[in-house]
Amino acid sequence: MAKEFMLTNFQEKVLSAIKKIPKGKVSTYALVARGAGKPKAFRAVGNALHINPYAPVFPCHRVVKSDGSLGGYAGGVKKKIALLKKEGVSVKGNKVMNFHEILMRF
DNA sequence: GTCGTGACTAGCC
DNA sequence: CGGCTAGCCACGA
Repeated sequence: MAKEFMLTNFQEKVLSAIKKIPKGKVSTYALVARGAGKPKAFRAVGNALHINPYAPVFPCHRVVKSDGSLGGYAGGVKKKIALLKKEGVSVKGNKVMNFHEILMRF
């Protein structure tokens, strides 16, 4: 059921990994890719979330770049920052401050 | 089956 | 610290 969302196996894995990220914490594309079984597919991970219109369904705003940058967001990076701050994440400009402190490793 | 694109990463200057 | 290049994967046309 719910065939409205034709996601591939890879997407499913990526989304599933992101959903495991607790509130107030963040993860990186590389980590998610690793959890998906393709540690070098961080590129595809970004694609997966980008094409994925389920922004509020998946905490994609908790996924940032490896260097602590927010990266991007299907609804607008601005929104991503607002959401992170709301969850208790310190964000400055387009980067996470205590990135390593709230970074969640799988 | 082939080409181009993208919410990336790591290395180098 | 900042900017550029090359390499990587999956998806759509």
